[in-house]
Amino acid sequence: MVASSPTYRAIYRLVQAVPAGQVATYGQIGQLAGCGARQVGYAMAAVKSPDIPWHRVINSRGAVSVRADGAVDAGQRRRLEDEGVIFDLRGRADLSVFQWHGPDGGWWLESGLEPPLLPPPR
DNA sequence: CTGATGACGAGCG
DNA sequence: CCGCTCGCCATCA
Repeated sequence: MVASSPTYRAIYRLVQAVPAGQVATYGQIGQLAGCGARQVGYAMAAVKSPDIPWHRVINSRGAVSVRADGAVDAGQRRRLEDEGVIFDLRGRADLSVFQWHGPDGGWWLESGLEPPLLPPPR
């Protein structure tokens, strides 16, 4: 596995910044990391370190994604529910409530990474 | 170098 | 709301 490329390191760094009880979408992480959403999912599949809370990364519909083989990680949803994330009967969480707002201003400085030229919040 | 693939997203009906 | 199509970028053979 690669998972050591600068892009992947940035993705992992961002995922580690997601607090418990909140979730981030692939597109969101991808935008922050400066790459496509697919790379995020691919990076998650390559996660080796248990320090990466990959289970907090879900798709834009607020549902846990399925792998190529069609299997769903039951542990992912279970872990999120344990952190306070609520899933409806369709297996989807309310992103307007649980979606991560993103790293704060000082985070980028600490991470040693480069901000993705996002529109500055205010 | 080229081609294929992958835990996705937005747009459209 | 659901389902389909196309585009996206990085990595691998």
